[in-house]
Amino acid sequence: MSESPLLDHLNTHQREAVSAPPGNMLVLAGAGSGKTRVLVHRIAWLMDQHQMSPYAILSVTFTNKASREMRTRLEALNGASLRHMWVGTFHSISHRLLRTHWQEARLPEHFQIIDSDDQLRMVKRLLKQHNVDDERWPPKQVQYFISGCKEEGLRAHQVQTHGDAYMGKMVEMYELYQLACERGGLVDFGELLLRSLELLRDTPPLLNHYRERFAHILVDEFQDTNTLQYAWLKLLAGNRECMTVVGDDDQSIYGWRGARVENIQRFTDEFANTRVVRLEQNYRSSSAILEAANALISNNGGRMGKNLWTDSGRGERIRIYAGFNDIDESRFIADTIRELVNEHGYSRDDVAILYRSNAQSRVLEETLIRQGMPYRIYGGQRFYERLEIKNALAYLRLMNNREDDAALERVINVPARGIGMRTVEQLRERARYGNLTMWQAMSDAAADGALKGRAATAVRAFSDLIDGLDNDTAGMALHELVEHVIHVSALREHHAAEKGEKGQARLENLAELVNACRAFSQGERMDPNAVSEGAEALEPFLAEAALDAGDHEAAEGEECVQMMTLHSAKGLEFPVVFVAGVEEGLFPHKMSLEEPGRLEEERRLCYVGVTRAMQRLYLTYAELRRMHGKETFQRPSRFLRELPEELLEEVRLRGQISRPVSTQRTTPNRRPSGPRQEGVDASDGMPALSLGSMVRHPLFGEGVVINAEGQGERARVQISFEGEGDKWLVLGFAKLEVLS
DNA sequence: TCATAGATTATTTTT
DNA sequence: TAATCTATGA
Repeated sequence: MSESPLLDHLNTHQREAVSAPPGNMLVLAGAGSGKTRVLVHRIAWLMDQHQMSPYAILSVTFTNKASREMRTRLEALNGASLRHMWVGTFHSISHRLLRTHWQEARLPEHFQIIDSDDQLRMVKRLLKQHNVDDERWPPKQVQYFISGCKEEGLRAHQVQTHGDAYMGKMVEMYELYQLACERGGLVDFGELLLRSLELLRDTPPLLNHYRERFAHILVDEFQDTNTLQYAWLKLLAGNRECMTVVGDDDQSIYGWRGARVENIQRFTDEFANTRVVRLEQNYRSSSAILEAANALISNNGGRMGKNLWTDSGRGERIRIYAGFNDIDESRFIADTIRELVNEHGYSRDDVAILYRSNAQSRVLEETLIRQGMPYRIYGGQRFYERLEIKNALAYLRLMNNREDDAALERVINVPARGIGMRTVEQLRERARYGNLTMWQAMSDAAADGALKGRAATAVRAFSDLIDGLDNDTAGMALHELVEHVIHVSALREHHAAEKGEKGQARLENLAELVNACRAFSQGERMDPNAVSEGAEALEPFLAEAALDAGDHEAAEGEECVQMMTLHSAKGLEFPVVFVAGVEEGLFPHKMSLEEPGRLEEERRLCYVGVTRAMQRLYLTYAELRRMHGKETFQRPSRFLRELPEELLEEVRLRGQISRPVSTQRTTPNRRPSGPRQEGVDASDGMPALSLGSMVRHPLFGEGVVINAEGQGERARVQISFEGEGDKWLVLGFAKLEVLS
């Protein structure tokens, strides 16, 4: 094989991975080791050196973002047309198979994808309908059970109940749920995969076709595959040696969602002649950061083994800051960011604040707002999951497929049109008896006059509305169609009538939906192959809305500090990273402390966090944190102790700040409020405190005020407690009783 | 049918 | 604390 420019600028191991013969290969790619680069170059190599056509390549990722990036980078590298290459998520590829072979898959032609929210609603309805005790079988649990089974590749009849009543009911619900889905032509996320697996498994000609077609299959983030995805890949591969999988067992953080890290090990066992290539050279972080990451992760057992190294310099030490409470922690972060921006030439969007749980973002946000520091939060509610958007989509879904019960239930009385619980219940009853969909039940009821008076009129009006929308929009462009639906269904009015800023935001989102449709018609879509026009575009659009939550909310406006959970930070990198709340019980989270496996996953999460940082890393924690309304003492996380001390530097801000502040200014003698009573909220007014005052704290006991700084609610006092030592407390927070 | 008060509960999240 | 769900009443 001749030398190729494709191998330029790659290191030895990357080169090995890219240019290996097209057999089975596992690339263990450490954080920041150029994983995507290798994947993209590998594909180009296969096309270039092994004459594989784009048509013969299947590239699977987990997120739409990853697959979009893959396609973009491939196009940049290759230039050739990739129109016929299948690059997509497990779900989008399964979806494509099912759409193409809907008959063999025994699906209705216009089946619709439901998301987990729709799924939960369906489960809730079923539980109610069948009088299941939702204390014993909480809807969430049932949903989790169903998804879990599907992820394991199990149909209801395959689940072992062992005669257990609890399990028995679960399986029964699974069966009923599945039936309801079949009736309405609904397919949930798990079903997409399971159904496409069954389709291939049970239709040998199809399987052979795709096996012949896909000469090579590439999988990204292999450590995140679940049992079903693994089986799916294995089926498609057959006995051939045609897989390149890339992953990092140390970055497996989705075990709680069914991902099986073991699949990495299993791959080397079950796929013949697997070549293992390790990418250990890191191009992202300073060596201090890497060493810390390595030390941390070495506390986990059963690893595939990998040690990241870099030839970049030692860099800054990792800074640890112990805030006396969560507010102080956030203030340290904000102050430090300001300093980094003003004095060290960083831009705000070089900086990320990562945290374990979303609840932590609030305090951070408040502080950033107060300090006038722009920020942007990643994650949270996605575009296509917003209430108003889901409502609009439900109308569209119903137009596309009247049997879509999930959609019908959602909008039958939104906006309110006089079809109340009572009427809906009646229709459900009827649907259940006749094994009908709600729509069928509705027309039957209308036909035989089962509904009386107002209810009958309202139901008729609803079904006319949907039929009318369908008729009126024939031939319209997608965005006109959606515009029409939003208008005629009165959704716009409905949301406009909502009070507060909310209504305004919802209207904007609806307008944005119309824009999204316009963009979609013009070819901006995940799957550039399937081009369709006018109302023909509706179904593909609905599919995309269901499969891509649409988190294109980045990259406009001013420079922002980025805030996100550790989970959503995976795959990203930032020159400066703060990890906040590095405390026992929070990180590692207390829910994960029981099982050792979960603790190790927390550690991997920490590893992911640490390895996001390129130049500077700050780990912060608070000694006292307000959680669920009450203050809790926190211990620094065990993960901090697992970092080599020589790489750390503890930041001591307290002394520096308190000294130059005049105690005179904040001595609260001059404040209007009188002596503080026990139980009075500190925000009502300042307690009358001065240096030397005796106070009592509910947890620390009695102490003497020895220092003070700041003003108003944010004023802090340093108190020397008997036995507890000196503490800084925020007057707005601490429940202090003034004794003298 | 809607509104409001009390109860409940509080990881992580793609698709 | 705060958000969300449930139950109850007008």
